Amino acid sequence: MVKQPAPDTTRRSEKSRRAIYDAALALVGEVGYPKTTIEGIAARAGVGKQTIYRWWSSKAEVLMEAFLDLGEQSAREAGQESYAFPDTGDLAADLKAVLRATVDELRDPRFEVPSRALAAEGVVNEQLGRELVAKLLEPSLQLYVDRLRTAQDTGEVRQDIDPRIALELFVSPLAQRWLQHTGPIDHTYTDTLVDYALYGLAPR
Amino acid sequence: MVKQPAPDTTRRSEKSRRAIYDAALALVGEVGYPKTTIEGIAARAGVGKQTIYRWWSSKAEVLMEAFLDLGEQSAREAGQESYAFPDTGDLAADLKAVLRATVDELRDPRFEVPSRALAAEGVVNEQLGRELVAKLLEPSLQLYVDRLRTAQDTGEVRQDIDPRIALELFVSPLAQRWLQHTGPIDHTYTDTLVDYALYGLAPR
Amino acid sequence: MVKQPAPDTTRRSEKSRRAIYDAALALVGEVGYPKTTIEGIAARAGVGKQTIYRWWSSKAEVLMEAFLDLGEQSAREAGQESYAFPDTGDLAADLKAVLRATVDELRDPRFEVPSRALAAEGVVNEQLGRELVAKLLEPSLQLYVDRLRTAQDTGEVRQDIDPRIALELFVSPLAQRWLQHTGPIDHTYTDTLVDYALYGLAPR
Amino acid sequence: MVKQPAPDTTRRSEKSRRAIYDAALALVGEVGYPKTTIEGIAARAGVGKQTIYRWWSSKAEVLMEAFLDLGEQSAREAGQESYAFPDTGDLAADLKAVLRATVDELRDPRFEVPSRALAAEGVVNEQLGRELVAKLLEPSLQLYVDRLRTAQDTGEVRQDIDPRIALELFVSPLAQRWLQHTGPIDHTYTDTLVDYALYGLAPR
DNA sequence: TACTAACCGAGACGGTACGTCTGGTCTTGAC
DNA sequence: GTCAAGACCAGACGTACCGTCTCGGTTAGTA
Repeated sequence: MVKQPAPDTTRRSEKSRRAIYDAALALVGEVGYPKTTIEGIAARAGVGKQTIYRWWSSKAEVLMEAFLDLGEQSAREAGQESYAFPDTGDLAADLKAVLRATVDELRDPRFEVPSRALAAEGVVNEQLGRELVAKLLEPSLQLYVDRLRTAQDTGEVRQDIDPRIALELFVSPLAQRWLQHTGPIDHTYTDTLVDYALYGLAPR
Repeated sequence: MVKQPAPDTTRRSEKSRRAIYDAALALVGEVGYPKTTIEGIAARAGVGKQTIYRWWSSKAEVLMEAFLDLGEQSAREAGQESYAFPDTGDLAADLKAVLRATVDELRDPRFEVPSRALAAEGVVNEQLGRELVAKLLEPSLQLYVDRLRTAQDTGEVRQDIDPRIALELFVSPLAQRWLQHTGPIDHTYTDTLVDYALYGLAPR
Repeated sequence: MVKQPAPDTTRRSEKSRRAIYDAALALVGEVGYPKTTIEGIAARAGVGKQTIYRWWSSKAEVLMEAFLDLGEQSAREAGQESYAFPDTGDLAADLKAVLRATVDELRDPRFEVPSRALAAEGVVNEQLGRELVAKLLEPSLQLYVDRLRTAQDTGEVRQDIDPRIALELFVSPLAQRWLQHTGPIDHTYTDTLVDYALYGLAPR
Repeated sequence: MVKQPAPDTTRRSEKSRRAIYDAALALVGEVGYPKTTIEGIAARAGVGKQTIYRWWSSKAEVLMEAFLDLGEQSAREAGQESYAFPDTGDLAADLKAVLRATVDELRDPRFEVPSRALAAEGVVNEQLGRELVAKLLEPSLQLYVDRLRTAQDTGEVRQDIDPRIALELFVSPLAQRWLQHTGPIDHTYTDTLVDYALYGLAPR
């Protein structure tokens, strides 16, 4: 392992950074993750390979930052209300609405290829996986936690439930079906998940 | 893409096949999936590269078959009772027992590296993913389905529940935590999942 | 080195032998010597590879036999007078006539590719080279020796001349030009060679 | 065939070039031409294969340049007088001396293996053959032409003789014997050739 | 007429080298 | 010092052949 001399961030070329993000996302979308190469990104971005190696340590890292940047950009464009979780007073309805939106997003081909690529890398590369979870997944899940806490206050959810675990009852099935192709994902499916989770499998 | 003229299966060398499986699993365990190469497998197995390319079309496919074979072998050694799902009459206890065993298996380093490698490949390669699911995952899930059906007969589970979806309430959270490193997995965690799923989040 | 058990020549398949000769010559003509492979010959001849390895030890040997066979065939077709060297009583005229015929033959594309291939192999592989010389070249040169001996008898050539060396004065220049592309070969050139060789470079 | 984008000659590594030449000549000398491989040269030279493919298009081309370079080096070391052709006023003696030296050189094993390999390649590959002739053979032959011209001036050789053809009478026989193993080469043989060529076969 | 031993077509096998592609490092010259 | 450019060492890719081997199926000559 060679000690790199810690490049000077202040002199970094913003234009190159943007071009690299764009090239990385475009290539992953066009030819898929495995055929996306550092060389290819550099060439498409009109950038020297060293400029990539100077600032990132792997293809996955480049793509992750590019993807995070894409998310921030969309967020900035859409304004701040996009992060708000609905609270109509009807927990089941709110959860179903959010999950339906998630289903739609998971099917958007613009996000699908890079998302899958990153998720796959995260399965095998624990460090990158944890970074992904921390920066991309956990912030979204926190919104569920908050909504479930509110529901506990209003008595819609039992007090002794741990919301961080509870949310997995409907989020994880959807995640697994998408990740592992274990089944189709659609709105009725997520609606069912919410119902099962809220009211349990056992007779009441 | 060149059409290969379909090699003659009857003349296939069983010894080579075994050696390739062993080498593939050993290498994935030792150096990890990305650093496992076809050349490396061939060299370690004492086999020509062409013998691998003749019968498999990718590293992932080799590893999948090797892994499946490993499973079949273990199954053959363990006898048939290993596939039996416990049915003590107490559904919650049975599910908790099986999930605890699954937790232990997921943590077994012998299985972890190849499993993660295959899962990661399956995320990105739909065809291989579906094959994995069909051959490795679905057979296990079917046992949950059967046990849940029995529980429906005894009245422990409501009649209108779809068991294939129901099982995801406790299986998928575990799967996601393992796959994506979204949280720790242990016996109390899976116990909690079963309780939440069976009795719901809402007050009874 | 493994001792092969000396295959039984009496049971050899004449049909295969012919097919191999034909395939070898055809392939050398079509794709050139380096791209002609044993596999290719076997496939084109509709013959197992082992049938070639059983009877020959190298690609060069196959081609040499095929070429020799081709020569014998032509000879058999042409009748026996083809080997006769002209003797009109005028040595210079006779030599010029034969060399002109040789020029024409060297330019015949049907013979050129395999001849060059064999000659090249013979340059580097002394054993094969000597075999080629003994079977293909020396018999032709012997005819020059005979004609020169006759000329010594008639007084056209000095008695103290060694005919085997003398013939090289006009044969070798032609051979070298053809082999090494050191110059053009045509009838006036060989005529000149004969004149120079017979009457010398020094003033008479 | 892919068009490569013409590598930048100014940035070429001189050290690698030298190492490749050395490795190529060493390997050809040690294991022979056919067993010399590009991979082997690269490994021995401590160079990536691509560095060879970037600058040369075939094994033969590498070896030819290496051989030419070797010749230039020897020439540079030996100084310029090595190229001088003797002119004692006695043409026969001068020719005999030079041919005797040539015989010795042809027998020097250091030169023999690569020379034969290149000559063989040149027989079959016309382009390379012509390059070899132009760069290696023709410059030497030109010295004979010059000496013969001088001899024409002094009356030792007839005016109507073409020196370029005349020299072949003694050079080509030697070349053919060496190339094709058609006979032994030694000093008496070349002496004889000079005598025959100068004074002719016919009685004077 | 059956037996048997060799040849035969076919092609899988363990290998080696091919020529290409990419990874990650290093160097050069422009800015 | 960063940047675009790209040569460099390294080594895996997937392909093509090598020469050996094993498999059934002819096809003799012997019993």
